[in-house]
Amino acid sequence: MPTDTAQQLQRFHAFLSGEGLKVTRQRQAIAEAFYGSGGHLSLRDLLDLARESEPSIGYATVYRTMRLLADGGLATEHQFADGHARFEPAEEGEHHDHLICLTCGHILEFESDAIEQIQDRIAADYKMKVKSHRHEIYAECLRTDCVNRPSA
Amino acid sequence: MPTDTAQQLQRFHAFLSGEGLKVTRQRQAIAEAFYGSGGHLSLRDLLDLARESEPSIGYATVYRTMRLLADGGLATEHQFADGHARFEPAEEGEHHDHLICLTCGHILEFESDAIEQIQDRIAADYKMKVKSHRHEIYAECLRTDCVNRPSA
DNA sequence: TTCCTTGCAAAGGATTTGCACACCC
DNA sequence: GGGTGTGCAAATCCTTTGCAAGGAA
Repeated sequence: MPTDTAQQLQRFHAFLSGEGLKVTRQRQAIAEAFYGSGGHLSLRDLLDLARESEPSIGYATVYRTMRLLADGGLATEHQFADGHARFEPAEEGEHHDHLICLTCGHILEFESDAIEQIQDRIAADYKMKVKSHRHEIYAECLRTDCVNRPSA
Repeated sequence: MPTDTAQQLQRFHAFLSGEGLKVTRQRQAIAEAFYGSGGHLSLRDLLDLARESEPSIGYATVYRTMRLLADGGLATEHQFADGHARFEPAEEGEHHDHLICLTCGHILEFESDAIEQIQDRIAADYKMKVKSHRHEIYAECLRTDCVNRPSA
C-alpha cells in the first residue's frame, strides 16, 4: 500500500467537509479502496473492493462517490477501449497518458514532453489551442512471462 | 462531393459481391451517405442522411451495414469523447489521429511520424511492441469565426 | 425460388436517477 | 429532528439481436 494513502484519505475528508458533505462508512470504504489500489479501477472493481469492508454497499453509491471525487478534482476518469469508466487519483499539476498491455491488461503510465510539444505545434498550425488530449498506446509485452502483470 | 466517391462505391459493391452479399437500396443509400460525406459521422448522422433517399430505412440497418464495412476493412470506427461511435472511410495503409475543435465540434485529422516514433520508443522501454494507439487532441479555435466549421 | 435483408421491437450492458428508508450531525 | 446519504429498482442511452415479412439474384 502506498505510504501516502493516509494523506489522500485526509484530503478526501477535508474535501467533504469543505463541501458540507458527510463522511459516511460507505464513502470511507470506497475512498480506501480507491486510494489503496494502484488506480485505473472500474466502478465494478471499486464496488467489489469496498464491499470487503462494507458488504451492503450498493453500486449507485460507488458511482455517486466517484462522481463526487471526479467533479471535485480528486479523481480522474478515463474511458479506455474496454468501454468501462476507470478512475485514478488526480495528482496536483501532474499529467500522464497510458500504455495498455494487451497481454495482461495492465495499465502503465507514461509522460512525454516531446509529444506534448508536437501536439501544441499541430494545434497551432490550425490556429487552435490545446485544452486536453487523450493518448493511449496499446502494446504487446514481448516477454513470455509478461513482467507488467500487476502484483495484485 | 469528393471525386472518388464513385470509386469507393464501386469498391463497396465489389466487396459485397466477394462476400456473397446483396446490393440493396438501403446499403446503397448508406454507402452514399458515408462516402459522400467528409467522414466522422455517427450512426444517427448516417441514418438521417440515408433517409433522405430511403425514408423507410431503419437504425438497425445502418448499424449492420457500418459493422459490415468496419469488419470488412472499408471503414474505421472511432469512439471520441462524446461516447458515440463514428466512422470514416478506411484508406489503404493510411493512418491518422484526430484534432477535435471544442468550439464547433469539427473533427480534423493529423499525422505525426515524430509522435509515432516516440510511442515506439516508450513501448520499447517496457519491452513492449505497439499494436495500435488512440490519440485525440481537444482544442479551441482561436478565431472568433472558427474557420474549422464544416462547410455543411 | 431461395436465402439474404430489413424493420420493428425487444434485449443487453453500462450508467444515471427517483424514491422511501436509514443515518449522521 | 431535519436534511443528507443509501440501496433498490427503474429509467436512460447507445448498441446489438430475434423474428417474421420483404426483396435481390
